[in-house]
Amino acid sequence: MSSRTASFDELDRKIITALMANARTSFAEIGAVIGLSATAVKRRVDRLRETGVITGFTATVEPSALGWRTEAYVEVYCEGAAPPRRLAEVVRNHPEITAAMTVTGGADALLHVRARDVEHFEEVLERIRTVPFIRKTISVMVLSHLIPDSPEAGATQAAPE
Amino acid sequence: MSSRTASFDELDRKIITALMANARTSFAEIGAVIGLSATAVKRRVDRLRETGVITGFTATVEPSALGWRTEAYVEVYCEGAAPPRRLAEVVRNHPEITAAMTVTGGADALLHVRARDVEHFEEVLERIRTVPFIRKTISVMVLSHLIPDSPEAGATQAAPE
DNA sequence: AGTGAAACTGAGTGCGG
DNA sequence: CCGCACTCAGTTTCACT
Repeated sequence: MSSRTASFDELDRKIITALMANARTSFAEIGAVIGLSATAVKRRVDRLRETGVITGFTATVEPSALGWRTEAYVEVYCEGAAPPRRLAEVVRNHPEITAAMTVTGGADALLHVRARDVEHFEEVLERIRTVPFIRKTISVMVLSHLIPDSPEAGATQAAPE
Repeated sequence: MSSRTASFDELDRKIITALMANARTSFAEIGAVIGLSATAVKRRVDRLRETGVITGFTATVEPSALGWRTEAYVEVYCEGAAPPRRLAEVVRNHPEITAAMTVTGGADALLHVRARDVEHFEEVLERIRTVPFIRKTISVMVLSHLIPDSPEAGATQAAPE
């Protein structure tokens, strides 16, 4: 669970790349590619999960197919000192907020919001604006994606450079 | 592959929710929860993949554990009419750009960038700025995440509302 | 579309190098 | 840390309802 030393070699990196491409690749198949037995691959994957490098396995879904057709980023401006903990509370109460972070620049926080349509998005925005310490919001609607959309939490490749 | 009719019922939605929570949940286990046999669940999953609702299965990875410790959003301003196709080309040539989209507001595009550190990020930024038709960029650095980080491409729950 | 059984493939574990 | 061999669980296909 805890990511302590977290030292991993070239082999681990290749395993991660394989699992990011397809989380259902069998250990034997990965092993065949990188030159290791299925057992060895399994043990390394277990270790990567224990050390917190791999946090889970999820299905990637086309949001529009599920009825989420509107996407936007919302810059949030707070009154005085913005307490990240209270913001986190607010954010958790709105399922349409799929990501939230504190940022540099004029705004205190940046939210990623998914909604059914523009009407639904407006409703979410109104809900956010009722929060006492939120002073102002600026919305940027997403028009189209220029790349197929890689996972927010993971990098395109297993290692920088 | 093609997402045509893509009509799915309550059962499909529950299957999607289960697989988003854990892509390795067995068909039998999902079936036990929603009241279906493993065979029936498998066929529905196969159909959901064919119709493009489920686009894949991936391992979620802690970017910082892989050496990606710097994250930012970059607003891109272009000269005259910004051609999305040419922007898409540019974006594909930089592995540090993990998401790119056209947006409303002053900027023409918004990029999500991951880099090793601030030095690396600066280098990426300089590379982006050499593109002829890119006039200006505004960077917003991510300081901390307020929620564990849900996948960019998928919604928190399987259906709006 | 759903079920249940058969055949097969991959996961998980103990032991030895 | 790795590989081998074994067991068992999960996947996949098929015949049938």
